[in-house]
Amino acid sequence: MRISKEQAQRNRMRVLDTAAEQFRVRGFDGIGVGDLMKAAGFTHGGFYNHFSSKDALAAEALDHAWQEMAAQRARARDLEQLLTGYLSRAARNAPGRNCPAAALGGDVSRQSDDVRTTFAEGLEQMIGSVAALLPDTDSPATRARAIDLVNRMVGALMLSRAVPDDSPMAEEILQTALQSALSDARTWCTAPEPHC
Amino acid sequence: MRISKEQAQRNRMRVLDTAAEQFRVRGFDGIGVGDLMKAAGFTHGGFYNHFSSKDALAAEALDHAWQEMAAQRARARDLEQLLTGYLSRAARNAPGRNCPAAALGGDVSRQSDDVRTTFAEGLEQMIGSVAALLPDTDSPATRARAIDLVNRMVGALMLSRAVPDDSPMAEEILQTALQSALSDARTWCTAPEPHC
DNA sequence: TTTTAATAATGACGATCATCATTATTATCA
DNA sequence: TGATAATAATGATGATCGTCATTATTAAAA
Repeated sequence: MRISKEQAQRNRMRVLDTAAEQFRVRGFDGIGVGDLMKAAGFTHGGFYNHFSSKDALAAEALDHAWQEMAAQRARARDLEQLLTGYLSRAARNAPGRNCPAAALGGDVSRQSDDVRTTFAEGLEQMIGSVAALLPDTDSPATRARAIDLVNRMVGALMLSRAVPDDSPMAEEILQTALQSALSDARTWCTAPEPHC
Repeated sequence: MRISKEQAQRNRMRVLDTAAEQFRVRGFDGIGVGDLMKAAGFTHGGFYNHFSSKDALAAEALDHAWQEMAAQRARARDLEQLLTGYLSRAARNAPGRNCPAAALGGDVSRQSDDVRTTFAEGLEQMIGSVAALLPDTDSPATRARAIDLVNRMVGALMLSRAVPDDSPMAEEILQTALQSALSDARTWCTAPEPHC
């Protein structure tokens, strides 16, 4: 059946939303096109009217997830708020709605160049967002600090998810990363500046 | 056909070695039992004489990989040597022979409790190895520093692999993480102590 | 109103997946 | 030497995978 152009666009967006969540929860190989379409409320066949392949969807869904994250980061008033949210138990237990790097970083290295390039662009934005919350935003030293912060955030969130749920380590990793990052941030921001 | 007990043990170990490498390179879902046995030099059928399921193999192979890493870490004389090797381009480009956390951390969170428990044990050992190279090894502050270092190492290695090969970011992430970790290590080790 | 074209559903394809029963082979033990 | 048991290979199972040709439907264009 044919539907309105607007409805088709909404449907496409619904598939994209579902994929962005499901890929983060189950991994790129963890869910197939059929189940994905079913989760979005469609049958499997219409998929190839919207996307040329599963890989093309992966790239688009990854970009979609990065954009969600960018909007989420933009809502943070300062670095402390950003870190506290990122390294929270709530974020750990909801991979489908949080950082694609922590959820899919390992998978991405085995995907197409298209997916990897999309990943790199989103990661670059994330580094920029963190740097923007540090003093002397555009200096090389600040960029290095931002990259280091991102490494710690992504590493901690991923490792906390890898160890068993409700294990002491899962909590310890998050708490330690948060305290250590906040402590460093305080060192870098000696004067009470905006955004710091 | 029946072979000697020693040969069977060697065959089992060969499957385990192959799996430990291939899982890290392709992910747990990236290679099937058939291809795994073929890569080890066998036909697919004999697999279930050695392992009760693919999941059981995943847990054993992960443990195997962690043991390789522990032996590798034990060869490092100090923290600088450990960090330089871990955050090297060579390590980035050989996931099959390096840290299982960076290669499989994301995958592990979607595996069985058995695999996740095995992962946590190896990670705990890694944290201990890093702490052992820091002054005041058994203090809570040192454990926190070791966890933070591990977060940074794993995060940087994984992210460097996720972005496209030979991209500036791939190198920048590794270099930044190494410099920042070495700089912190120097701060913590003011006096020339052993292991520091 | 009639025609054209776009959309989603249906159903099927070949491939691959994990798993296992069976068989042939032969080391090990009595 | 003869009997037992363990191992790897063979082949098949049902399920699921990504993909696509076809069809029915109907919005959009003429």
